[in-house]
Amino acid sequence: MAMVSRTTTSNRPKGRVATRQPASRARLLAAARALFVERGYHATRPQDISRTAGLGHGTFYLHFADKQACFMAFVEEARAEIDAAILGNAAKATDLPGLVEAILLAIYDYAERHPGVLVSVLSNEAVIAAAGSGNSILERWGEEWGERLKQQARQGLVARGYDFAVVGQAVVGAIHQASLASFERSRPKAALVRNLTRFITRALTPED
Amino acid sequence: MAMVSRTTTSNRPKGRVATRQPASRARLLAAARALFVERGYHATRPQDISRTAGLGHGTFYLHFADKQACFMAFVEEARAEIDAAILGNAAKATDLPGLVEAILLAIYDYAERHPGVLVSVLSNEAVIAAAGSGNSILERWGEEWGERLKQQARQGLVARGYDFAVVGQAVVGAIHQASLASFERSRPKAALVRNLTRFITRALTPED
Amino acid sequence: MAMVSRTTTSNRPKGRVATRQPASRARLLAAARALFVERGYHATRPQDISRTAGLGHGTFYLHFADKQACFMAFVEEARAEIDAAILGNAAKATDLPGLVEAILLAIYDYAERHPGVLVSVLSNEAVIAAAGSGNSILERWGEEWGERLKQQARQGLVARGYDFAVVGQAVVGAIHQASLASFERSRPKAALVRNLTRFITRALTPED
Amino acid sequence: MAMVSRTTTSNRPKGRVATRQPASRARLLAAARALFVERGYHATRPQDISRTAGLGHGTFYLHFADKQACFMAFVEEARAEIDAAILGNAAKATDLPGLVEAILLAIYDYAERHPGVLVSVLSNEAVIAAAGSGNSILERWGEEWGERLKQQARQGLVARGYDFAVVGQAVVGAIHQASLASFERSRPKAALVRNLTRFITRALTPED
DNA sequence: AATGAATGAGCCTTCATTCAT
DNA sequence: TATGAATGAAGGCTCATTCAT
Repeated sequence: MAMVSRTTTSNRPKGRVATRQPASRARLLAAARALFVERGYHATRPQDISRTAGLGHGTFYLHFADKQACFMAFVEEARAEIDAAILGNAAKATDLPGLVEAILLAIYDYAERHPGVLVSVLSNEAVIAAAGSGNSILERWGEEWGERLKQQARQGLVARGYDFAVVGQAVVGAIHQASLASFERSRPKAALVRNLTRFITRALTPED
Repeated sequence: MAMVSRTTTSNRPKGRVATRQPASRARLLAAARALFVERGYHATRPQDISRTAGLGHGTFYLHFADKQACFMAFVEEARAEIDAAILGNAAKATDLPGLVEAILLAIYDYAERHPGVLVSVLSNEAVIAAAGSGNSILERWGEEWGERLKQQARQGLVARGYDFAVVGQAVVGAIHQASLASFERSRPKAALVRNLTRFITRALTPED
Repeated sequence: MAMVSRTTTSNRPKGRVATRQPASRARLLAAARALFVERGYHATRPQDISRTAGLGHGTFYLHFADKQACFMAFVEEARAEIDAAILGNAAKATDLPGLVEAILLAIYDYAERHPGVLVSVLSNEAVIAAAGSGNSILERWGEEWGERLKQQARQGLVARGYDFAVVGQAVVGAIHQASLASFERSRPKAALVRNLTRFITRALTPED
Repeated sequence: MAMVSRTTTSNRPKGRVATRQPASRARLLAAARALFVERGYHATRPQDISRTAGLGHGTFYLHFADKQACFMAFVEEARAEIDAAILGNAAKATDLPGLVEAILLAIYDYAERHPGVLVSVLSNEAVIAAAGSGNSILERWGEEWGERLKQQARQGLVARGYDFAVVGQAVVGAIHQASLASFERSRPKAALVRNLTRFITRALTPED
């Protein structure tokens, strides 16, 4: 008892000595996320982030090398969340149409639960990675799709004869642009999912 | 007298009254194009454009409302060139694979003859049109593809049952991202064309 | 008459078209001089200089690459003034003691007519030229003294056998530090001149 | 026992209760010295000093009022070392040339054994003592030389009739600037010593 | 129509110092 | 005595745009 109360209240041998830091970083990242989503990369100043987080201007640079590094951290965070969401949904699928649909639904579900995040990440990333760095999130997803499809082709679930490095990117590009246009025009999600699923499935289903 | 008439008539398109306004605008636009392609939107200052064009700093604002308007003019110019190139090639095609391939070749041919222009237009556009303006070149192309496909579906050349507003965007997105990734990695163009043509054709070919 | 009035008032074919610039530069330099003397290099911000000159913040960078370049311009201006003053006085001298005294008086006269300038130049220069650049004003003066003495040695007015590259620096160093200490302690100028003249003269007078 | 008593009594002024405060101060000072010499005053942050000393950032302010006080402590330490070196060498000299040479050699010897220290002290001091504080090391040395020469004048070893407050500063100034210029240009030390010795000796030797 | 000097809001970042632990 | 996260004033500089000529 004595030990417990000591440990949890006053002393905290190590648990808190260096502990305000992680909290600060988390608060900064949360503030950054909110502002990047709301205003975009360029319109968000490190100062705004700090103030929103309730911290001093200089504290920002204790946790991020610069504004760009902070944005990258936000991007990475979002990417991890989305990947997790996709993985969760994709596991349940058994056939190709099921897989495509599961992934689309996972993405749109995430986009609804985190409004603006996906758009912010994808559109501001272009601002930063001066054209042609080849490391965008979209391209990484394209590669992942490529890998996934290559494996499914081996199992006969996807047509052979494709260069999946190309096709993976094509699938992600198709999803990206069709979704963006659809959301911007507030079109119903169901039609989007149905058409995209059919489009991708037909392109990839093995002949016969 | 002789001097005056010489000065006012000779090598200027419409040279009517006094000075050479159209020439100035054209020179500014050419300079802007070169600089936007070479350095990107943000790294190009109106001042740089004027000086490159051999004109005074203030002259820029005589011809463009602001920097953004100048960039849009460049985008529009490029778009018109590309559309013309595509239209020329697409006319020759008779079946769907032929059409897709013709269009792809037209685009890549343009990209080779005007290095950097396409990438500059597409990547810098994102910087400007703060997420969600819905007017990007890519989306316009998506709409055009939608129209085209809808017509071909009526003729039985393309599968029915699609919402072509969605599918048009998907096609353009697929082309865009696959091409970008391919070029960044310096992959052979032939494989890109082949895979993309097959991907799109299979997705769109009518059943049976 | 008509021509004269035209030229002096309205048109000014060329005299004024590009003319507000030199005036601005001069005003900035004057303001910089006043502030560098009054507050020192570090305590003077480019902004302060511009405001003191009655100009906008950005105008400063139209005329100077950066703060340091502005300070260098001030240093150079002062150096030219002092060199001119010294040359004027030194010409009258006939023998070595006369020369030394003439130079000392020229320097102290300048220092009185331009209070603080000399001290500011010499002390702030150290701040800028990170130790060991070897281009300080004092060293340039040392070199000039070296040249002067070498010539006088050839004429038999100064002792031979010296390496005047060393001795020139020694003379300037002696003058500099003795003068600085003297002024800081508000000691009478006469004693300073008398002792310094005697010191230098004895060191340099040819034997016999 | 021996160790304990040594630790608690010997080399710490007041070492009483528990921990190693003096050790901390000494480590900070050593770190400061290394960094001031290597990077200069402005480029060295209290934080760097603390970390280099293996101590926490805040500890710095337990031992020094501020950054400037720390630099002064470094200056004082170096001054004491140099004074000791000079005193040791100067004692052996019997005549004026011998004395001057002995002192010069002591200084250059120190400069070689402690590379950068002298230059760092002298050049950074100027940065700190905003023009005209009248307390620089050089001026203190000038005063000491003044005293020394005054005494020697009483003994007939140095010319009378000088105001040694002025001449002391002149001697130090001559040495300082000639040496600095010489080192910067990597000139041979021998010529420097010879010329400086001759210069000062001739200026100060009694007539006849 | 053309000029280019002038503008000043705004940007990102640094660093000496404090203070709760 | 020791710590190091936090602070925020201050810094130098850029650039899209205006306007007197």
